[in-house]
Amino acid sequence: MLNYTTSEENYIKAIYHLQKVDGMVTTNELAAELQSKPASITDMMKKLKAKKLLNYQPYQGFRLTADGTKVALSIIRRHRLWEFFLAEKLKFTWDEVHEVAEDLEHVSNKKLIDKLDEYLGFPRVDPHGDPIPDANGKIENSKKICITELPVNTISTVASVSDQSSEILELLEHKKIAIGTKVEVKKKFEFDNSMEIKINRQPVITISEQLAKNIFVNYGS
Amino acid sequence: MLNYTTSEENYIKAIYHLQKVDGMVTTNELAAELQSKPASITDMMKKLKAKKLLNYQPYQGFRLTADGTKVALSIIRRHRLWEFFLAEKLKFTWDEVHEVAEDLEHVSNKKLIDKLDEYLGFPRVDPHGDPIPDANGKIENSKKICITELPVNTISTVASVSDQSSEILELLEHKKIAIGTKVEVKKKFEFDNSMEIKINRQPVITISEQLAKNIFVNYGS
DNA sequence: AATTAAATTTAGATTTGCCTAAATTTATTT
DNA sequence: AAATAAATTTAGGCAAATCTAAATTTAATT
Repeated sequence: MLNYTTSEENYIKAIYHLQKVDGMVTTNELAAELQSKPASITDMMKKLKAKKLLNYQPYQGFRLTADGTKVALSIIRRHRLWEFFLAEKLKFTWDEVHEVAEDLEHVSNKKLIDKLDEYLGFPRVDPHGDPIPDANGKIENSKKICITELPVNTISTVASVSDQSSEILELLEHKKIAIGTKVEVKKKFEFDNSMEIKINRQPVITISEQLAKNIFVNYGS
Repeated sequence: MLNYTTSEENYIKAIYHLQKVDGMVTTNELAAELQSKPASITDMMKKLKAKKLLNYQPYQGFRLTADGTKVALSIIRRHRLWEFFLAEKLKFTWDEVHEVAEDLEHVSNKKLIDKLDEYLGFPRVDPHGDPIPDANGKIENSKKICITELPVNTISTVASVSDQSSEILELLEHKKIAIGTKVEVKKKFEFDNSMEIKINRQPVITISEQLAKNIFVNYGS
């Protein structure tokens, strides 16, 4: 595996995440994700195409090649292992780890990462509940769905939260909702899409549509 | 403390190390140390002077200001803490840690480093025997001297080895010389500057001038 | 002290990664 | 289907960090 610049890695990672939703990624989408300008995206797409990391025809959007996906998974592996390390060993809270891991992930020494993995006991998910690719780039597909899709009276486990702002953290803490928390949807209201849920078998609480949209659960577990 | 680029940090660190020997650092010295060209050094010196990290008059050499020294010690702190982590927790050998730490040291998140320090139990020296600056930038002066300077019949402790190539490692391993090993100089030969030493009170062995020049000990401990 | 040699700086170029503004292509509407 | 709007690309520029080659300053030597 060749080495890539921090900038290249950030583009590759962003494309990987956008692809999972979209299939094909567009220039504007990526510019928004990376908080940069469309012209900068086009420049980098040419470069990554030349390195055979993505398929790209002008005006037609782009997606990672098999090679590009491998690189993306390697970056995500580093990111999530560092997140696990920060939370588990250094006692960072789960809302703090992402930012620090954004820097650590670009240290691309395979031996370092594989030894870190071993030291941590080969964890399978990071502190946000997202799966960690193994040394071969294999990643579990976690069958995560949004809590809004969950049928009523089904027990499930909170797997991740998509928006990691401190505002949402405050609300989640207040409602005692965290990764691994058991949730059961009791009622959905069509009027405002709010819902009543039970957390760890305690009395029902109400959550708004905005909050619900950011909570993901492992379906069937 | 402001943030500096990886390149700036590498210059600052190199100047710090050269200063300890020289006092004043020259353009050519620094170019050799960083394996770059004198013209590149001059460019960066102007930049670092503008940031008040060093004193520099054209053609007169340069040295770090108090601010520059603070920055250098912060980088060295990160480097040596990561080295300790790699050796102690991830089981890297002491000749492998330097290279990996060269990358990790540029992640400049103070909270990360202070929590890492705490996690490691506030170690005072890295795997090469070099002291680790504390969170305030304070560093023990280790009074290290080269084994060639050691008086005969004085017991001392190996503190560090300056050249970290695998060739020297092989030789040191063969002779059972490691950080923390007790050494006692028994005889010095003026002809070739070779010397006879005892390692951990075992029978005397002979080491060459070249090897001796690379072994440093804590004088008086 | 004048000359030569060595060290250092300046001038000008290159690459990477980003930007703005203008041009182009594709999509949407009337 | 023509006109308009939106998305994307191209053109040209800028800053950081590097380089080579030429000019300059300092040091060393005759």
